[in-house]
Amino acid sequence: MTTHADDDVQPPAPRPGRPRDESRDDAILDAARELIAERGFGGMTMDAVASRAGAGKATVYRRWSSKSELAVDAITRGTRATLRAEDVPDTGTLRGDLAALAELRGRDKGDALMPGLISEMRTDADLAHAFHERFVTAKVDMMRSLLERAKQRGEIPPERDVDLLAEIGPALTVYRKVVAGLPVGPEYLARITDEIVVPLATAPAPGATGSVSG
Amino acid sequence: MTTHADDDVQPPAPRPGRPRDESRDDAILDAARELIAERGFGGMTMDAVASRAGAGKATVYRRWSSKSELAVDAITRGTRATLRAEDVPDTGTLRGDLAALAELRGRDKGDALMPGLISEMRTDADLAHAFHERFVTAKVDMMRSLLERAKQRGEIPPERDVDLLAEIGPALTVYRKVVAGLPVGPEYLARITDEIVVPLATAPAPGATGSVSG
DNA sequence: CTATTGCAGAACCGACCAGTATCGAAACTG
DNA sequence: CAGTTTCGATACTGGTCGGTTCTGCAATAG
Repeated sequence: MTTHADDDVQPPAPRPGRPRDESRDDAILDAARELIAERGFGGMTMDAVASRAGAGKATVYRRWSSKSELAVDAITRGTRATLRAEDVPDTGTLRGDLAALAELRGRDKGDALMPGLISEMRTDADLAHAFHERFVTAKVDMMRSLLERAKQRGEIPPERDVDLLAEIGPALTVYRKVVAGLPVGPEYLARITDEIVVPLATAPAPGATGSVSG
Repeated sequence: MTTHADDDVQPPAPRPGRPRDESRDDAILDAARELIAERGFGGMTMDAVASRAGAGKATVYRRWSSKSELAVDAITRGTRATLRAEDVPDTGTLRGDLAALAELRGRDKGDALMPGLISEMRTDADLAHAFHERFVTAKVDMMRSLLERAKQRGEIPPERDVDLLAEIGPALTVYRKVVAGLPVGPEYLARITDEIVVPLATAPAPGATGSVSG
């Protein structure tokens, strides 16, 4: 939990003593993210975080009271953690929007955090929540937004349910990267778009043409 | 070389001393699987395995020389580790075959091992290989076999590439179970079949009928 | 100046774990 | 019977890690 009582800026420092060097926060969070990506949650030892950040352990524990809280913050406050649907330019077609999203996602290194965190979700509820927010909700909601945008345009039949469609992209890319351990390149993303998502989303409504059910 | 003609069953025991109780193997492997599913690879301590199996640690280490080897065997020799395409009855339709597969998969508890192993693949090559074999190759190959079967039937256009299609089912179910932490019920599997795989696989070839793309 | 707070580094503690050794008993061979 | 191997159980070793505390120095307030 974070006390967001005073989210506004503290001008200089109304207290005596040496003021906190706020730049240490980013150094520590970056080190934590790097270590989670490289060695997983277990390999992110507090000593390693402090060492890589060029900080002392006391400095780390003065700002985060436990390893778990640091990890949660490292996930939540990730550099490109919050990519919103408004950040994806409206290209006029679903296919174009998905290509634009792929372009933006290509620069995102956040997915590398996933493998090291999945096993810890079992026992750490806060971590599980942060993980779910960043790696499930954010991804699926993004896809759903683009699909809804296409529905507004008329590319997608209005009665079509896009919830399941919105899961396909995240599921395929995460499965390939995290589970299969294979790279996800632009060609793969293009195939997901052109061979799966766009055809399914924009297919004419069943019942209009012929009998499909079984 | 010695006589390697007796690779077959050793009738009783040609050696002196107390014979090994082969039933301990299964008890130990079961305990290892349970612990990986419940607490992950890190929580599968050798003490816990021995204790749950009702065995001594010496018994465990007499059969597996390290924790890693035990884990690899626990994955590989899983109860329902090897479900083959021939085990899925040929129902005459792709949709029926996928329903039959869903029925068989419903009794499989092996997927619960995945979360606890993903992070260890980074550092343990043998474990990574066993994991990939069981949770990627086996699943995707199964799907590809059923799709090829449907292609033989004529349900799927012969020129259609089924490789990407074969990844959709495994990716969606694993993403939902392992990453999103949501249950995968029969309805969800049916939706994957009816709304995604079957429509994509059996759609008429583009260019055959008329203009479909936009 | 003194008091206070933050800093990096390092020592320390208690818990946990992989792997080894040992023990007394059991099950087998000869 | 003796000898050998397995059994479950327990203790031990060496290492690692989360978390705490201490040291000596730097930066700020009054």
